[in-house]
Amino acid sequence: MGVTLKDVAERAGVSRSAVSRTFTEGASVSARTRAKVEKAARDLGYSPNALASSLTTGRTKLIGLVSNNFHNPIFLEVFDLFTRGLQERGLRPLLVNLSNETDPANSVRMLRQYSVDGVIVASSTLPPSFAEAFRDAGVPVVHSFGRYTTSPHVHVVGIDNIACGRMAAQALVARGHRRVAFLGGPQSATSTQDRERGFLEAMALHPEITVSVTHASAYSFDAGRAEMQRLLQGRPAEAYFCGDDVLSIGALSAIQEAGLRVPEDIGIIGLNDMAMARWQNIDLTTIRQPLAEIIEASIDLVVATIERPERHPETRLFPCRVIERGTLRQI
Amino acid sequence: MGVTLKDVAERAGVSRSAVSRTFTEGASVSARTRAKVEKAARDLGYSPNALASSLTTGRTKLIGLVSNNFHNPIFLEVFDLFTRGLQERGLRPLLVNLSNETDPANSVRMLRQYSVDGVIVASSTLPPSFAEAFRDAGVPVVHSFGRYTTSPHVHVVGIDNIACGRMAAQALVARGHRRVAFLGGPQSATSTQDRERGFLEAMALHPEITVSVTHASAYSFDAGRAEMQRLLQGRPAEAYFCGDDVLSIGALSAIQEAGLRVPEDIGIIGLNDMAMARWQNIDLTTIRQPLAEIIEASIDLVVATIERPERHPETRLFPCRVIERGTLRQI
DNA sequence: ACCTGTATTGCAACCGGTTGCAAAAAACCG
DNA sequence: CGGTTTTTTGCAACCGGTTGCAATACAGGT
Repeated sequence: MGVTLKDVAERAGVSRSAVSRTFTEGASVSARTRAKVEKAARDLGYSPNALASSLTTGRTKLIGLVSNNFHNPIFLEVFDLFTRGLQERGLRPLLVNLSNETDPANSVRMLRQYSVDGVIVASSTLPPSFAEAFRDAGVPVVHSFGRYTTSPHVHVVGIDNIACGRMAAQALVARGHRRVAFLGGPQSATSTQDRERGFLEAMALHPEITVSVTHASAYSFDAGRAEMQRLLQGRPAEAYFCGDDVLSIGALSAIQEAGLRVPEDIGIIGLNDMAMARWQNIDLTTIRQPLAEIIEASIDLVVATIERPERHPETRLFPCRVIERGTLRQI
Repeated sequence: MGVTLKDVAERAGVSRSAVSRTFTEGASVSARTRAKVEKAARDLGYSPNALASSLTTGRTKLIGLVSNNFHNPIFLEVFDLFTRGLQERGLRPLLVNLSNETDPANSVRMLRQYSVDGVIVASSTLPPSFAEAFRDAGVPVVHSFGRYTTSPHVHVVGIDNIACGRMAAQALVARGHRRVAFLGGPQSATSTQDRERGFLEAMALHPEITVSVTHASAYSFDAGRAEMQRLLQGRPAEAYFCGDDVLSIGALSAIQEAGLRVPEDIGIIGLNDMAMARWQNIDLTTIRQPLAEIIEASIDLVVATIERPERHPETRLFPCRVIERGTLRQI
């Protein structure tokens, strides 16, 4: 089945080293030898075994792409951008699905067995310790959509969730709402913790406004809908900042089912700006997270860390902005 | 950084073979040696290099997962199921994003360089020739969501799109509609070609019913919405079978925006039953594609082919069924 | 204790490449 | 043209494992 270096060398009448060299960037080969080798390789349909060469070069060009968010529609966009971005740089994503797993040990072991050059942890719900386990194992790692800390142990790329919370608060304040609320994702998610904190911080400047906070059990449609249904049993707020878009859409659904109007009776602002938020029959006002930039930066950072592993941990946060659509009344 | 076999052997005071054997299933090692080796390995934090061993065993446990559907929400579910299913069997998905690429040559070369044990092409829009390119290169391959042919050159797992077309037709007929239509995806997609064929075939038995056919430019919300807007300029049909769910939701949006009621003025039936179809504010009547079974079977089949490469190409089709929701009037 | 059959072990070659080094070839130069 | 410098080449060792084979250890039977 497999055509090897040796086969090509024999056919071209040169040494194995010569063949190896024609296929390695910047090695010393004469034009004549190269031509002979290339012809032989073409005839035989040879292409070098990346895994075998990784053994000596120490580089596999494999990047572990680890996530536990296989249910949030935004992650389809995330995977699309990551896979394309990695491919453009000649890197290959080895996908790891971490649903209902929180112990990093298995993933670390597995990805080390495959000698990945680096790892990208793409998750807004995993704790920082997860990515740190990779760093501790000596694997270059970037936590995308992770939490910013002042003394990071690991590269983080994402958004300033606290600032987003503030931004949402300001959007509601600017519209003159007097009773507002945060409908968060699971309390264990760092993203929800930070968004809540920013929201409350900004609201603290407006003591005349009533603020309340509740949490859905997951970043999911069903959880958002269930939580909003619960809220509608009592006296709901005038406007809600929801933990993310999919939660927002669940809440939206509950509100419409209850026969209330959006944004007249209840306003909603989400966070992410996933594809469905743009759908005209959803038309969700939301805070856009600049996915493409975050992912671009994550890849840059993991590549840079592979090249200089001693590199100091760094945090890169990207600014978000409100996308005005139909679920929050206009100013 | 890396602890190797040799390090463990030295520490345990045994040969390298002994270490290798304790880590290979079914090899001959005495309990005493095994204990010594395991202790040494634990002390050193050793875990075997999967790539190095693949060199001699010829197995990498890497499976290429190739797709060009990174925009259809159903594929998030698909990736979730594939990655989990593969992981459960100790296989690792190497993800390849084929957006706007139609030439298999690059993917074939790349996946061969990484010596993947097998490939799963997960796409309802790629031509059969794509998967065949892998088979021609001697790589075990399964085409998931592919087209059934009577003399397959490659394993295919999916649904009978022609039967689905008929099923949709019957659903519309049963509801007494007299003017129906198929709003397909891109004409180049084999799935659309087959659904259309089945739909028309079944409708041919009802000459009293008027049938028309149009195509959206992609399986996407925007394309579905645009096409329905165009249709609404003229005299629309009473009910539409849409090429897939995301197209249906686009069409739904256009209908609602035009101030028409669903299902009273226009009925819609989709295909896939993706997560959003269940969302109560969408509530799409659709034909469910049994994703989990399809993916399970795809993995089984690729594994079986890896074990017996000479295995005859096989087609496995799974039955679909109508999921009644709110976009088609009840019988 | 001795013989035989089975289990365990280490040696050495191999998987498909890469690379330091020294020899050979080519290019340069007066 | 001979001497020197620079390029190109092949040899052989190595990357981190696996495996056939022969040697050794052990167990069972009498």
